Parts: sequence; C-alpha cells; structure tokens
Amino acid sequence: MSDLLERLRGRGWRMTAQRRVVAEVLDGDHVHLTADEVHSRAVARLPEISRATVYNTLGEMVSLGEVIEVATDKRAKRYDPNAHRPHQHLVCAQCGQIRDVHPTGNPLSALPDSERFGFTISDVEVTYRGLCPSCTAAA
Amino acid sequence: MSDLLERLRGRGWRMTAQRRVVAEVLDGDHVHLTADEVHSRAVARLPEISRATVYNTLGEMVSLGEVIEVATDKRAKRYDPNAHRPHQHLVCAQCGQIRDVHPTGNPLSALPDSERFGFTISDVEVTYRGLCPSCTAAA
DNA sequence: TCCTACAATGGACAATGTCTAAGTCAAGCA
DNA sequence: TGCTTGACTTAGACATTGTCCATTGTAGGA
Ligand SMILES: [Mn+2]
Ligand SMILES: [Mn+2]
Ligand SMILES: [Zn+2]
Ligand SMILES: [Zn+2]
Repeated sequence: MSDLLERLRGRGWRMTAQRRVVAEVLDGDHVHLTADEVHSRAVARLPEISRATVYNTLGEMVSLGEVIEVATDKRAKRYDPNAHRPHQHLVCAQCGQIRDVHPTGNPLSALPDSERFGFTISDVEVTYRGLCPSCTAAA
Repeated sequence: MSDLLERLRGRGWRMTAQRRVVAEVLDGDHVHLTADEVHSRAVARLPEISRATVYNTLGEMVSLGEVIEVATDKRAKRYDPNAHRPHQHLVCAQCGQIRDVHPTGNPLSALPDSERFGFTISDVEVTYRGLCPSCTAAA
C-alpha cells in the first residue's frame, strides 16, 4: 500500500479507482513525472481514466501538500510525491534523468538580507544541471 | 543602442529589423519576458513581425549564450538578457514580479560530493519564491 | 437500499511551442 | 550601383500542455 495513498485517505478523501491509480503511479522515490506520463501509466492500469481526471487529481494532491510541482523541465510541470522532506534536484541534460539530493544547510542562508529587497521568502527551488555518470562516460 | 544588440552584431549576425526589435525589447535589467510578451512588445514597434520569428530569434540568442531561459514560471519559458553575470531570481507569488539577486558564494558548494552521485554539474538554477514588499503589506 | 454531493468523463477551448513551404531581403560582389 | 544567393521571415498547420464545462456516474452516509 502506497504511503501517499495512506496520507490521502487520512484526510477524508473520497476514494475512487481513479485516485487510487494516480496515487499508485506516483508512489516511490525519485519519481518526477509529467501529467501525461502519469496519465499513460494510469491508463495501463485503468484504461478508461481520462486526462481531465489526472489533471484534477494531481491539482488536488498539490493543494493538499502531498505532492509538489517542480520546474526542472522547462516544458511541462513535473509531479513529485516526495513532499515531506525538503530536497533539490539533479538533472541530466542528456538523458533527462532526475535525482533527489539533500544539500547541507539551509539554501536560504546564502541570500543576505541586502539581496532580499524586502521580500518575505517562503520557498527555494534549486536545480543542478549536468551529466549523469553514464552520459559523462559516453561524452 | 542596446548592449545585447552590440554583442550580437559582433558575432556576424545578419541584422534585420525583426532581430533588432527583439533585441531592443529584451534590453534592460530585471527583464524576464515570455515569448508571447516579447512578441506583443515587438509588434508595437514592428506590426508585421511574426510569432515564428520571435521564437526563432529567441532560440538563436539562447544558443549564442547571449540570453538565458529561466523556469521561474512553471507555465512558459522566460527569456533573460542578463546572461553574463551569474545570478538567481526572487519571484513574488502574488503579483509575479521577478528580480535578479546575487547570492554570496558559489551555490554549488552547498552540495557535497556524496550528494552528487557521479554527476558532472555545469549549472545551478535557484528560484526564491515569496511575497514582494507591497504584496506582503497587502496581506 | 436509496440519495445526493462529489467525482469522472469527453470534448471543446486556450496557451505555448514547433515546423514547413513559399516569399523576401541583407550583404557581399561584379 | 545593381545582381545573386543563401539566410531570414511569414502564415498557418500542427503538436503539446493545460483548463473548463455539461453530462453522467458513484462513494459513502442516512
Ligand atoms: Mn524530487
Ligand atoms: Mn535574471
Ligand atoms: Zn544522463
Ligand atoms: Zn508582489
């Protein structure tokens, strides 16, 4: 049973076959799928699930704070079930692989007050781009 | 005369009215426009410029390293002429305002070798999200 | 078992981005 | 100055990503 599904159930979500499948598809580590990728995988388990439902369900999971949207891909949003441990991303520019990484210290501390221009900062998104080990070797 | 235009000219670019206008629209500080915003502003100066040309021109400027694409907006790519000084972005979640900021130190140093998983990292993109001074006051 | 509010569906529509075939023109050269 | 030519621009078709709505279906409580 998926952790994500457990958490959603605990919030009084009405449980449907569609929501269960979306949650199962998103379960795991280093999962950063686009909405369409989620839809393809969901269709493999529940052929009649619609795109609209996938978008709706992902949006609700994001509103509940159980999934986060990441912008590692400049094209489509990616959905990440690892919402309860702050982390950052390592992206291979060649093959597109995405890994979670956990930096030391608070990333906000690198930004001095003089560079905050009066903003109240609530969130920092960090993406490291480069080549993964196999793409580095192939280059 | 725009600095960006000067640099492009120096690279043997064929100069056309369309390219000139796109470069002029992108000139300045804290400029982070979407392709459509660039197109709207370009049309104000050169009514017949096409969307395709704006996309082509932006793509070429990016290839030449004179403009960078930023993912602060999860929807559309934004184009930033400030390509020669590494910097990061401060984004107001309320009004969408984007400011350039310059952190202390190298952002890569926060990521220990043990968290690099063999990747060769060439670039780091950092986005701080929060509320700008006026949106903070209004909240 | 039945009700009903909430959820799912299909398809239209909107926003963003890519591609191509045909016409146009900047820039080097006679 | 006036050709020539390859690079550039254009309109619009098409692709991808995301949103919305009217209708139909159903989870879960009475
Ligand atoms: Mn992640
Ligand atoms: Mn910038
Ligand atoms: Zn790779
Ligand atoms: Zn603001």
